[in-house]
Amino acid sequence: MCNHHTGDTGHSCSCTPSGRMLGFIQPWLLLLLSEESAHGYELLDKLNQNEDTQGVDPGFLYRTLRQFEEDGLLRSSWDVEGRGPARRVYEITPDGIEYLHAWADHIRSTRERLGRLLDTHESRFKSQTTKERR
Amino acid sequence: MCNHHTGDTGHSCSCTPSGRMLGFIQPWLLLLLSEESAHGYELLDKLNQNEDTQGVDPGFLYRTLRQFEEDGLLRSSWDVEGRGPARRVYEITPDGIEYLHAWADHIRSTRERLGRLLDTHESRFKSQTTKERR
DNA sequence: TCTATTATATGAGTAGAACATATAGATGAG
DNA sequence: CTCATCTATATGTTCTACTCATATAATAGA
Repeated sequence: MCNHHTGDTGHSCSCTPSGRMLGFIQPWLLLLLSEESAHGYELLDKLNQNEDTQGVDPGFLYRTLRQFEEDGLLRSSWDVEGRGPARRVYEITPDGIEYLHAWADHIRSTRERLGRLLDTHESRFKSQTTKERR
Repeated sequence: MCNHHTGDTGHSCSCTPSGRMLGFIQPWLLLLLSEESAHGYELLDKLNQNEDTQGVDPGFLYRTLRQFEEDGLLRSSWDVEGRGPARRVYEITPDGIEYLHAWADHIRSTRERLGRLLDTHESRFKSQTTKERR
């Protein structure tokens, strides 16, 4: 268990060290790229502007993009214009769009399963306030 | 990416091989034990009766229970009565109850984050039917 | 007594993510 | 011009949660 919950130290739980759900960043990446093409650093910025997706490890991001390209979900090309070093610009493919929608379906069902867990929890402890339960 | 989504082979995604979300079983365990004390094998049965929690690996279950006990969330004693080998019966502690509620809070916020992702996805692709998007 | 069932437990391997660091071109300060 | 800094991409290593495989043992029944 992690210390999000009780303040204890050094345990393990369902959250990553950064408190984020596993596999949560990838669909956001595809979603951002479905809006407009972008390079890695740019995506890193955008993710950091969203509370839900802050603190992504750059190494993880770049590796994920390369993997997506290998899987045919993205295409890339070099942008040498503008300042600074060349940027690898990623563009989403039709397969990528399709995968994004399939991912959304999967996330929807995950969300429903979380709902069923929470409902069971709530009905188990109904008629008790948060204080009374403790 | 896994093949839940597109039928492709040998990729990776946010789901475990069994298609389950990481860290999803543990709160169910605490929830079941908050209803009544039980031993591992019994819990395994109960989890298998719930569509959302089927196919749990026994090794994982027993290790999780031991870890929870080490963390003070559960207490155990041997039940030598009845048939078959002795059963280690787990009982939830006050700390366990508290942890369960904290876990529920965390799951609620995870659920909300999934909702925000889905909302963004939906508003990006609104006015398009599933068929039109592909 | 041999096998099946119930029950708990552990060893080894895997995959995704985190952490740390490397590389390199462009830019600006002095 | 040269040194530091910023932008940008990339990779090596470690960590951890989970899976897969297997071990152990008591009891019950054929």
